[in-house]
Amino acid sequence: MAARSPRGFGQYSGIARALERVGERWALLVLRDLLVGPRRYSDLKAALPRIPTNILSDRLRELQEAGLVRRVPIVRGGYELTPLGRELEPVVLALERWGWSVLGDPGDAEAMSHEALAMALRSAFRPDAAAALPPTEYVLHVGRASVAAVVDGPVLEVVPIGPDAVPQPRPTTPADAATATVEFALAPSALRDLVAGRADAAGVPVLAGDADGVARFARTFRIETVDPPSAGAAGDAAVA
Amino acid sequence: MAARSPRGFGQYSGIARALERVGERWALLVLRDLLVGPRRYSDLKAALPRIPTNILSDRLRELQEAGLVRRVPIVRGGYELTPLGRELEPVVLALERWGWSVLGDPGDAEAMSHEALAMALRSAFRPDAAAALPPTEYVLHVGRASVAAVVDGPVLEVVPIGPDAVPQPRPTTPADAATATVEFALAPSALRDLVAGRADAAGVPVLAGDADGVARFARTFRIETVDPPSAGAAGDAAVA
DNA sequence: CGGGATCCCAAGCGATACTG
DNA sequence: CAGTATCGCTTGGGATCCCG
Repeated sequence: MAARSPRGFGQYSGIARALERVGERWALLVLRDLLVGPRRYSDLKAALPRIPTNILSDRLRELQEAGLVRRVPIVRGGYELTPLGRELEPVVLALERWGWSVLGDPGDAEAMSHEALAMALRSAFRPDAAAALPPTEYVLHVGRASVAAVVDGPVLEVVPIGPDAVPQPRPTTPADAATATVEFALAPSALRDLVAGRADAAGVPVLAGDADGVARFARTFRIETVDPPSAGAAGDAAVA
Repeated sequence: MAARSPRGFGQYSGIARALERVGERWALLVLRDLLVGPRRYSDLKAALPRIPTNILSDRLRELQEAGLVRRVPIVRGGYELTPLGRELEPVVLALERWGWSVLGDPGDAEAMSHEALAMALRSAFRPDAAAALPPTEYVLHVGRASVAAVVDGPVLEVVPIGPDAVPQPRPTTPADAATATVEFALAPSALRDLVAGRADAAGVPVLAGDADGVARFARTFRIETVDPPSAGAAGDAAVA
């Protein structure tokens, strides 16, 4: 169908087909947000402040035509992933993990949305490490975004909290009795250093719960990063 | 650096950063080809017939500035991945796997390059299944592309063969004595059906080697696909 | 001859204004 | 609130041309 179209890549290949569906600008960011849960048009726009409204509209239509997204019947302006769309989670997680190697520091007008934070935690989650630790609910505040990450054995559930965020079924086990809770706040770059293993858990102010819950967090959520070449070789490496 | 640039996404997020580096059109296809091995400019252009030469040139420069690609010192026009670039393999494999759910049939002018075939096999490889099978060298001919896939326990090595393909170190173990060889040819869509588990290994003509080597191949290389929704709901789903 | 750079046109993107 | 319409600008596509 989209085989020989002018915008196709003219190649019979899985990646080429995938990029024909989700390779356009903003598409994977919209899909990432929908991976966190169903969202309304205005939610998506709020989570992606710089997306032009016509582009959001175009992408949602294209993703529906491609069978990755469908409308939520009852909610006006509501969208959710189809099973095919949900299968993109490994792609999004892989991109998220790789991106941490080139994250740098937040720019002036750059913020972290609830959804970005939620998917970052999902991509950093280490089931093996978590299985050896007691069940814990981590409540994180990063910039203006807050999420609750409930870890029970090798299972993680992340729920955005706060005034925004579409109503969503609360985590399956509201409080497993034995579930400890730790709450703390970090700057975005501090979260990066903690998850990348470049900073220690000490120095993170704990708002509530066990003080070494942050160390447990750092063992549970970890992304292995690679240092980019330090602009030594060829190329001028845009220093600005 | 590329934080608040006009083309950035204005979000502090791993995926956003990743897409700022490799989200432009053609970039991930170039990277896929370089994941197979070092390539010269003309190799890349031959493997991606529809890429305009200026775009290939632009992408290679951008990828160098981003530290994902560097020039091969000796070879004129040679390019290879940096360690950071090689870390994109999980992304490419995840996209490749997902793409098989929407592969469809090859369009009129669509071909499969050596590199596309090689990465398809890498993405479909099942180390667990392979470990239980005897070491085997599969020689595949799909369309005009040919590769040798050497499987030894849970380890796979894929090497493009034929008149093209940059000289590359031959697979580590040229012939492990006990390594069986199977050679067969398929149409692109037949490979898709075989790897997706929609076709049986019977009916594939074996050119050389054990006749049920194809069945072994089908157990070793497998991609789980999801059926796209059948254009029943909303959207017109481009039928052409 | 292989490895790119330049040109022009079409299509996609971004910002804003506007409508059901 | 959930989009559509419009317009100027940026990118990509295709052919050609230049350089070592």
